[in-house]
Amino acid sequence: MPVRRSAPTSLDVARLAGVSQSTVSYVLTGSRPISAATRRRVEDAIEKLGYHPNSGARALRSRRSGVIGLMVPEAYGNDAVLMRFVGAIAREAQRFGYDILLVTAQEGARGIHRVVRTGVCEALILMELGRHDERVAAVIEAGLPFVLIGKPVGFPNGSVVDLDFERLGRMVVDRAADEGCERLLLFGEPGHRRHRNDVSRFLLGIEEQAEGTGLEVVLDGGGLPDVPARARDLARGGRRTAVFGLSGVTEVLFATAASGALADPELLTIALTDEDLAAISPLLARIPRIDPRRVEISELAVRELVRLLREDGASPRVTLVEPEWVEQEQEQEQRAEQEQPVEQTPAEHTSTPTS
Amino acid sequence: MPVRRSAPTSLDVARLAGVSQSTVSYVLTGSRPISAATRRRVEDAIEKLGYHPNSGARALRSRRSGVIGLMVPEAYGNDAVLMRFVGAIAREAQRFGYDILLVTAQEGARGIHRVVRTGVCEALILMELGRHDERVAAVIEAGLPFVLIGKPVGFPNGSVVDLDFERLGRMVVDRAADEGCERLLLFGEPGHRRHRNDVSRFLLGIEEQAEGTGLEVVLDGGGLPDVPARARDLARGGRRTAVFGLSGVTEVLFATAASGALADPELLTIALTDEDLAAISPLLARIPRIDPRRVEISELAVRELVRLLREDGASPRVTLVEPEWVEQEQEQEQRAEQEQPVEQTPAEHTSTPTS
DNA sequence: TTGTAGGCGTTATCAG
DNA sequence: CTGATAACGCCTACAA
Repeated sequence: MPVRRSAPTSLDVARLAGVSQSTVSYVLTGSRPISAATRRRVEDAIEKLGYHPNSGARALRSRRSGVIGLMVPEAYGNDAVLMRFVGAIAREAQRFGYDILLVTAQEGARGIHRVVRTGVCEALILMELGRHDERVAAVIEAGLPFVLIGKPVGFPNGSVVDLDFERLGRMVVDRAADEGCERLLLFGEPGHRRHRNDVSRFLLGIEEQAEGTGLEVVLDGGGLPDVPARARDLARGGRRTAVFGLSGVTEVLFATAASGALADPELLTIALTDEDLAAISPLLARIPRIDPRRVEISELAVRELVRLLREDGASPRVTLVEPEWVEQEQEQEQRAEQEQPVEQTPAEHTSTPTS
Repeated sequence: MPVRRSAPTSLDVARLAGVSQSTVSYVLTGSRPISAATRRRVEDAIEKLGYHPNSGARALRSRRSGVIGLMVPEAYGNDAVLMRFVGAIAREAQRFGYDILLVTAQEGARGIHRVVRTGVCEALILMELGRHDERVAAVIEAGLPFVLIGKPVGFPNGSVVDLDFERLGRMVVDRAADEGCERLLLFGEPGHRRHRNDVSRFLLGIEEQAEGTGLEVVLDGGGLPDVPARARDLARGGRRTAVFGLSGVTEVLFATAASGALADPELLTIALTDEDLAAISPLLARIPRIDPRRVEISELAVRELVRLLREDGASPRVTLVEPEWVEQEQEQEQRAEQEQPVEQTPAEHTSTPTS
């Protein structure tokens, strides 16, 4: 059995194909026309040797490492849902020939400088930024292409992909009103979390739309396990109440199920989650659900980054992805008869920041 | 404002410090004694310029990229818990100066060859391997240091870190017996999933220990939402029944709470999870819980890999981490009075494979 | 259409 | 204790 000391180089390929080393390189990069015959010989040699170009050398020479840095938020514990993003990002990056390198949020702006200066990453994706995040300044200063997942309030200085939280707020209010609710109970204390970009945009949508419909909005839902009791109090006297929150859906559904309040006709619980609730319990099968479209957001983020990388001088874009209603069959059919077809199809819209 | 065309190199540092370029390198790698004065000047210059060594060049020359590949399983959807591992691995790797590059499982053995041949990764962590996984052969052939998270049955040809699933099985049986249960209901169809390494080791522990205690083990718990009803049937007639499963804890707890069976004194539900159940609902506060110690496993995996990387000719090790009981206060106190202190302290034990 | 050659920034082997 | 110097493997401008 032959002992392979180290990986074959482009020179090995060249020798086997009977061409010069640069020809191999040109075949690989495609930056120069190559005759079909030569290309064929080179490709065969590559295949035969199992050749892969050395990424260090390539990066050193071309300043392109083929690696995208992904800065993941600190709060792994609270947000196991993160893996949805990370997985989808890794797969999509793969499709375009990029690898994903994790940068922990705990490294902060220094981490960004590090991966940029060392040249490990040629582009960055940043997640869950705070309102005034030092990392945004860092990545702009670094001068790399980058995409933010999570839109800041106002116009950012770069590309953004995010759920349209303002629209989400309006969707929730509309649904509650349509279903004859007089109140909307928001759990997860959004009133105290306006400092978060997503929360403040969501509340903006909620408040704007509530004004139009006359729906009463209750911001302090109390602790998550107490939500069902709180909701029942509110619904007392036939005032139908909708319940919604940006986080902690599982906990609230749990508490609601345990309290028996899921069956209460005066309560309308709306869930924001990408989980198939019916699979957790048939009791949840009829709960109207909004999908936060994490996979789509991830894929769009990668594609936007690839655009910035490939198109020379491409300008940044803001892409907001529309939340998507997911209804169970029975309910869906019922509703289809009563309503005229509104724009049910989820969509994205894109804009260019003016700042 | 000065325009920085590109990152400073070690030559820039050398000039500023008034030394040769190689001296800078020696200061950085520490592979040669340097006088305190020189080192000082060099370090100052590095600081002043914000210099970071170019990783491409470094990798090209030294064949060490400072990057560890992490092959994450395909099933992001089902296992949001994955992020616990990934986050902890990234942080621990960071501590030792390594970055984590994601390799999707969908790339399979080719993916391993790719990252090895290109030299992007100098070591690998593989998660959730199947019984006869092509990736193990690939990584062994590649000749890189590697660690598996998830122990195969029998002796692997490399380092492994995993939960001690056999012990977990015995712990569950012991607890059920201690609490006066006559039956143990295992949900998640473990009987049909013996092809999984963890499941088969778990069942081994269950069966061995059950033989000693005379506990009756029921393997087919039915679909997850049906578990509470099934358990109640079994518990009928005063035959106390314990309920446990390797996955789907949330779903089962949900269904149990909704059915009101959580209060049934004839049922003992034991959870395998790293979530704080009391935070989800006070109803869950008294459920005995076993922590799967994912963070510890992740950290140990990284440290084992670092050992393989640093210690020359280090031989592989198998490390099994002991599952840890986590009880709520009240119950903990009650139990403390009734029992003599058994080995409650979680521990790891390590062995060297003889294969 | 193809070949030649210089250099990307480091590490590490020579000397001194 | 420190300096010069030769690769590492690839890309690409320049020649042919």
